[in-house]
Amino acid sequence: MAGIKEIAKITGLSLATVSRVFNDSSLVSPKTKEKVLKAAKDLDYRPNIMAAALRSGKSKIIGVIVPEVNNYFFSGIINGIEKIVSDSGYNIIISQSHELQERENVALNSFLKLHVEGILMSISKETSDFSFIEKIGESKVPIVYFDRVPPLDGTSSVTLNDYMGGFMATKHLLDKNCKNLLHIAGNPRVSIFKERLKGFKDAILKSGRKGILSREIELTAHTKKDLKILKELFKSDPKIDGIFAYGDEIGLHVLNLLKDLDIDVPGKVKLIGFGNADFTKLTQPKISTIDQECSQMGELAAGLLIEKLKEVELKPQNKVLLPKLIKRDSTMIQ
Amino acid sequence: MAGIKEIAKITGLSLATVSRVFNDSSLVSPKTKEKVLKAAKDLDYRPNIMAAALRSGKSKIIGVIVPEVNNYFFSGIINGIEKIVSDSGYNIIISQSHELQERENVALNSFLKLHVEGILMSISKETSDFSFIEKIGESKVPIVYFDRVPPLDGTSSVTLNDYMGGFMATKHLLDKNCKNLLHIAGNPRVSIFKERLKGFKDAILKSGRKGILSREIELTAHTKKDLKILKELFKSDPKIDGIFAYGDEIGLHVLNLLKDLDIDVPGKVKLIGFGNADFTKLTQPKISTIDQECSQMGELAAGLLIEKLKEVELKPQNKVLLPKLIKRDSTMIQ
DNA sequence: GTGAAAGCGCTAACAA
DNA sequence: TTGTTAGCGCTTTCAC
Repeated sequence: MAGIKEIAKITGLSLATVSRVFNDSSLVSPKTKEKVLKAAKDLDYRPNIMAAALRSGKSKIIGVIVPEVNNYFFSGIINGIEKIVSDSGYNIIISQSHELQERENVALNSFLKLHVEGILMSISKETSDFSFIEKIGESKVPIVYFDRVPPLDGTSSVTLNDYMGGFMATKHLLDKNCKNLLHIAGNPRVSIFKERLKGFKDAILKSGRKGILSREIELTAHTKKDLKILKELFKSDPKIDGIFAYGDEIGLHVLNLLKDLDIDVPGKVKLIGFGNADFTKLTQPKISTIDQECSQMGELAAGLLIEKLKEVELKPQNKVLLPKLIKRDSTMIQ
Repeated sequence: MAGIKEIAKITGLSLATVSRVFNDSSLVSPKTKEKVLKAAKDLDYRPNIMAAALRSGKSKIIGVIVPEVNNYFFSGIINGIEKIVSDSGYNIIISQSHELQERENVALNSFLKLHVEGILMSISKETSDFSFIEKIGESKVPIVYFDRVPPLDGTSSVTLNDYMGGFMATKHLLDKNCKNLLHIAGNPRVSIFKERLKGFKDAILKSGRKGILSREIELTAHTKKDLKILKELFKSDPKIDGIFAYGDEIGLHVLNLLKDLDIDVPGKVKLIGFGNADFTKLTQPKISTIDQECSQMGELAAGLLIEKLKEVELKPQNKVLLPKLIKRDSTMIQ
């Protein structure tokens, strides 16, 4: 491995010229450039990013914070980010918050210490204190939020239209002739879950149909206790014939619960989830769901950030993606 | 945000003394130390890791390469690594190979450019050219492999005893009175899959039981074509009563296939997977499997690496973990 | 126990 | 188009 110095010595050029070849090579004659590039190859030149970062003030590192990496949605986003970032010269470093505000702060701090140039982040379910945003603001590190965004103005973000997702899922159940709907809702403090619930309610209202019953139950943790409550609900109310779960995982739990109770899906009850997790294709019946195009979300978020990195004075932008209904067996007409 | 300079100015101390407080604080009087620490807090001091890295030659970064991050096993390993690394002052940066040799090389190269101090890596299924190891060897960056290791001596690694895992899974089927066993095998070029197959064969041999039939079928891709072959096999050979799948995912496919064919699991056929993926608890029936204690594997690998980072002349070490049989409904006696 | 000063490898003015 | 030089923020010898 060699540095810029060795190349300068071998080629008889100055450090500056060699450096220029690897940066703004336009100011260098093609001949010189070629000579340098050849030497670089021969000597196995590897630029010292640390030195460059120190001098230029640019670390070429983008920090990404997701709640959990082992998750179809977030790993899809990461893949999208990788796709955009990889041929831009930036490196990405991923941290998980594990849905904990404290871990989120730790990650943020180590990003600032590492002098990342930009941050991509989806806030944890637990996060209620948004003062960290001020700190980031002071540090001038641009940040783009995706999917789960803070309830504040002036931020850049890429989100899904979760309201629309909830609306579509519910409309689908209504279209399949369900008359007694249940929404299993997530923590309403998380905006996306609140939006899904709103979509659920509106879809029923706007359907204009009479005689539709609906109710919601909030189920934030998927503990045994939670599931028991749900079980009791199913037992006590056998009229329920359409369920919209706020997430695929809880949807899977519901599916299993219904099987335990010998309630046929989709014969007796139709079920739709949210997220298009990979396992929804593998259950029996396959679970209908709402797709979030996670890769695209990652690509857009990364694109937004890189734009901002180039043009400091860029105004905050908010992109909203449209969800897609995925019809599968769990809502099929029998 | 402030640097070492501001602190020196405020406290009236020299840069050197301030620096010492944050490094080998033993050489500094408690009073001075306290003064510096207070100033650091007041000024929101954030060390510039780049500068420190440049000067000391130590980047405080550990690079991690996994095939895929959206995977119960690997994300568990990452959590284990995080646990150990977090309070050691190192930062981790994760790259995915997506099971591609080329991507693996790209990641490795950018790690070397970033001057990571150490590498933790599980090689991709596709990797057959191990010359990259030489390159890493030259760069003197220590590397510890986990789970999927290169077929070479002189490397440090943490692996699972996959042979034992295959043995235990198969023995479990035999204990449940299966007499006509099928092993769905993974790509034999990947050592862990070869070992599982060996365990399968040996368990049958060593059982000493007569009249046990066994066969294997290799199914590396989980394409529709693959599954069709499997389906034909089940149809043509209705005697099969015990299946050991080399992974949980293919196990789930098998489970669904059997349901499609109206073959009862575990009534008619018993099924066991490998990996203890999270969805194995959520299927119906729940799938028996082999647990790999992924978090522990990550912890051990990270521990090994950090030891090596401290003591350059450490000999290569190879730790082998024992798998654990997880009995669930898919192999239950009816 | 503390300070002065050199320099890690590179970039970016400025000069030629 | 190329070279000279200062210095990014920190660590680390060597001196006191």
